[in-house]
Amino acid sequence: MNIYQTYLEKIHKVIIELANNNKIIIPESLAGINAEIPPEKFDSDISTNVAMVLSKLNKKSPDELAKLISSTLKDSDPLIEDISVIKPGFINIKFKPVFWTKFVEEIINNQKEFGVNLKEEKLNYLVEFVSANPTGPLHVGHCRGAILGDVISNVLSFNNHKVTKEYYVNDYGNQIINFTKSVYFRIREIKFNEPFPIDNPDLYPGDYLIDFANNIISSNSDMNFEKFEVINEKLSNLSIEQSLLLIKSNLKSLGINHDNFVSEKDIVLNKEVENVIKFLEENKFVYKGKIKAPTGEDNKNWVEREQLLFKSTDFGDDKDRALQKSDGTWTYFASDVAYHKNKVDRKFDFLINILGADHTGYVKRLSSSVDALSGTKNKLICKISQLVKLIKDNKPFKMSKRKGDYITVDDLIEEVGKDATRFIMLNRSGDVELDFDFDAVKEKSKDNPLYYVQYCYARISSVFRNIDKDLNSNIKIKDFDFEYSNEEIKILKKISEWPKCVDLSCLKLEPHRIPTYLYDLASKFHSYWNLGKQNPEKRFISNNNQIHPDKLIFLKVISNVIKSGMNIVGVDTPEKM
RNA sequence: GCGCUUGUAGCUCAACUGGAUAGAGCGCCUGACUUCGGAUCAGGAGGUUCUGGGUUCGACUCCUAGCAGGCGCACCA
Repeated sequence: MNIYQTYLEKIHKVIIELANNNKIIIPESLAGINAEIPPEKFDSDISTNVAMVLSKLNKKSPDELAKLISSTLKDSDPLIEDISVIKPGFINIKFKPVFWTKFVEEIINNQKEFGVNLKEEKLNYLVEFVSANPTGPLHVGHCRGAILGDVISNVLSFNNHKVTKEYYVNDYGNQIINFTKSVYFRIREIKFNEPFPIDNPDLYPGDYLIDFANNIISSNSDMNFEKFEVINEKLSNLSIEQSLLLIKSNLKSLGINHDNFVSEKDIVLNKEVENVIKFLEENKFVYKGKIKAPTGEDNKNWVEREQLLFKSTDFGDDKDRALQKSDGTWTYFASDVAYHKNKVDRKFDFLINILGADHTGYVKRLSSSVDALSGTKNKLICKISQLVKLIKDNKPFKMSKRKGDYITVDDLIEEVGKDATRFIMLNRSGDVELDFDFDAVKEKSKDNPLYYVQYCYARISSVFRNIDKDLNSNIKIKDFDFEYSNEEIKILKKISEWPKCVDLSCLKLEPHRIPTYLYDLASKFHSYWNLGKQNPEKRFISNNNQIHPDKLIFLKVISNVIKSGMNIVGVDTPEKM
């Protein structure tokens, strides 16, 4: 039940009718016309710009058109109390209180669907996120993208789309060789007392490798660790397995669950890279050429080589990109193209990639490749998750990857908890750097938006508890003449925005709108709740422990929306705090 | 040098794919409640939306030229 959509349709109907009667002229597309939430100061429920949009075409003032349209609209709808026309030409609609009673009735009868856009075409999305190298645990840097991807997936599936969540495992290439060697040296350290070559910059120094080594030793007692060349491949698999176990447990503690883990190694071994190159050659998307050194940089060591290049410039990239190294092996990009061919072949409507800020330069070549592979534009949407600045004791907190002393997801969750991490990481638009202040996140007060919203839910629960009712029990409307007060309608208006919030979050893939919305709703609720402190009549429960059923339903509606929203964000809504 | 991205109150950020007098929180200054449940609420001060042009009924939003920060720029994945 999206009242803005409903009224937009009514407005369309009215102007089409007026046009049929030759009262006005309307354009072919009605796209610019909207039905929106008016600013609070106007004491109005829905506003539309229709008169201003039509003004030019009709060569009439917006005012004149607005009067015509609004009087027609009002005549057709008994729930409208008043329509006013305001300055530049906005039409503001104000409903009778009974509108809101009906509104509440409608959404309580279709609880599960409220917020879901049932009219929208159901699409099939693939969301790829995290995809961190399987060389160690997830750290804070991975966290934001992980949560962003997860919540984008949640909101899309809430809005009735089909979503597959995927993790691409880069279990192939040089990094994996170095990683395997690192594990090998840790094993030798344990078994043969040889010191780990800590000064070798190619190796992974982190202590977690000691655990990996111990696990591998104890579960492979028949293995001989004397010669690396002999066990290389097996050890590589075992090490990756260790990493993935750890990564999956990290994801689990963040509340994240991928549907697929796709292995780069499998893609390579299945000859998908060769196949995709063949495909690109057949379609003339590749050629042998040279890449020029970037200008303005110190490029003394730059060597121009002829190599196989993908014509990404045909698709808007600023350079063509290398598919083959000089030694004849494929580049990382080549296998990534193969992976994306694999995605394209699985027939999704949209592919979404959540990338870290350090991959911004990678976006164009990826989307170029997907354009080429699918023959469709804008099939791949890349969302960048910007850096997180960690702050502790009012000071920035630096991690050093080289030393291996970075804050892991486990550290983070242990210190601040899953819910606070998710809520705060999401509280800002993904393309803005985020300050993650440990002290503020741990704070249990209104300074912490998570608790502020949860407290709202807990307060509602307490009302139900106090009258011995269950939040999940079925409540029926009894009094259809009941009218909500202005303060309550204020909250109901916010409730009516929920479907709009969901739609926008999906459309723009911006889930930060949800915490923002929930905070706002909670704020209005707290404000209302406090009225009861001074004025006992404004309390939900009367002196003789009674509550009007419509007020109970009112509370139920609010708690439902908070619950839905918090579910999408992936955090709990405790009934007691 | 090129590409992407960000620039909004002292600070951290919103602003519904172009709408109305640009909104919250923190901090600061007043006040309410001493709890239906301890995390709550009301009010005040605070703005040239980085700058200059343009597009139009209307611009934080779009275009353009700059300025400033961030990220990236071989065959590392």
